[in-house]
Amino acid sequence: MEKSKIIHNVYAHPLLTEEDLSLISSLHQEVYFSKGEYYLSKGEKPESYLILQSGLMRSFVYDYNGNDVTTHFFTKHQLVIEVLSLFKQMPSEESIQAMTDSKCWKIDFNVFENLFHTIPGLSEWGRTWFSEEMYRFKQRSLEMKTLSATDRYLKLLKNHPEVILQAPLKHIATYLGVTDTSLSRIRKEISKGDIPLK
Amino acid sequence: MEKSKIIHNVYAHPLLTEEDLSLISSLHQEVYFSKGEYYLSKGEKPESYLILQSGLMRSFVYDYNGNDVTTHFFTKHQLVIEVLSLFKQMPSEESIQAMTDSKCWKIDFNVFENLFHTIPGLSEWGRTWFSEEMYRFKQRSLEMKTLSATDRYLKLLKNHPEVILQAPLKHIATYLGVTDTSLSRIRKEISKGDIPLK
DNA sequence: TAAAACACTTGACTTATGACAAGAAAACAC
DNA sequence: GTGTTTTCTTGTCATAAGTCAAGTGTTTTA
Repeated sequence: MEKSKIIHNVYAHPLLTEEDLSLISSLHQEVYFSKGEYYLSKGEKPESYLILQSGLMRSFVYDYNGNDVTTHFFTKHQLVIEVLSLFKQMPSEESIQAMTDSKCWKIDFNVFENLFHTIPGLSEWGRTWFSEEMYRFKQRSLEMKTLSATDRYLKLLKNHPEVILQAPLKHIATYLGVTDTSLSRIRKEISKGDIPLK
Repeated sequence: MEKSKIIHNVYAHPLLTEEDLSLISSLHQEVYFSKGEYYLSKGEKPESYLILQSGLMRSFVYDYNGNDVTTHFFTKHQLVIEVLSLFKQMPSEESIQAMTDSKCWKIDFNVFENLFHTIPGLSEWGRTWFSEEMYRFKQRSLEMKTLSATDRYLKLLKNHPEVILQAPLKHIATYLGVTDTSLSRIRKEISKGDIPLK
């Protein structure tokens, strides 16, 4: 899939014209991250965001014991972004790292902001995206409360099997809020067929 | 504290002038909620938001067992708002209820949106507020993972003692992600002095 | 290709938390 | 002001999940 298709896909919005999209597209630059490589490290101020074309990335923080806790998996065609530090221009608490070799399109945030103020459709798109992002956040934090670890795992498996297949168990475990030992046992239970897949 | 002081306080932003604030202020109307009364019920589309002058309110959802789970406590001078359903104009998953008799200032969202597009400072304020809201969300969902139930309780006690004092234990418990039984025991441990208050 | 690092599983044990139920105290409603 | 409901605590017991440690297989890397 070539660049303009990806960009059109990600920025799809009724108010954005073909010309808008071409312009937006032209401002994205190809970047590659190899497995383990960091896009953003804790303490840095991000100056851009990415669109992930292929591969898998994750964001994580360190908890009070110094353990890293995965906060999000970025999958194909998602924005790879740390919203808070980018918008507030403050050092990031989160780090972002490639889990597999990844190909991305990068856009400078200043450049984006200029466009944002000149293309009305883009600010609409941005507002929508941000409110969707908030929605995903609220949903996820609710799930952490209302679903069991097994159900959270099954949900991730159903919605993002690529994460289960490509990410190491320990990162999936912290993402789901359990230890790797527990997750290993959950998998065992599921594979025994005791757990209905709904 | 009279109306304009509250409004000035809540909408404080370098780009908002005295005249802007007077105009904004004039569009807020006094409303009262008595203890237990709903501002928003699950399934409704909100058409406004509130500024809480005095009292305590909470938002909550029902989990898969039908238990209500408190998602947020609204305290003095906070916006009482369900962002997603208000912005996306869809039925709310959350309900919002007064925990004590409360005095609020209400503004119609359409009215706000008109202002939003005509007063540049207000859209800046809105963007900032929303990103702060996101920040609070991320912080909270992180805490749910990285802090123990006891630490989460102590943090709430430190930052919002008024919630601990005014909300019934069962709602505090679901907010913290534990049962009321557990929270009661956590309190007991703390009162024994075994837990350092940091 | 050998050594090291990592990924995953499993066992034994401990601990935290939940479910259920009973009872005291406080708040509320008529 | 009394009866009812709600709130909170506490006990017992069951269960889920964490910790620690060992062992196996698989990548990675020099």
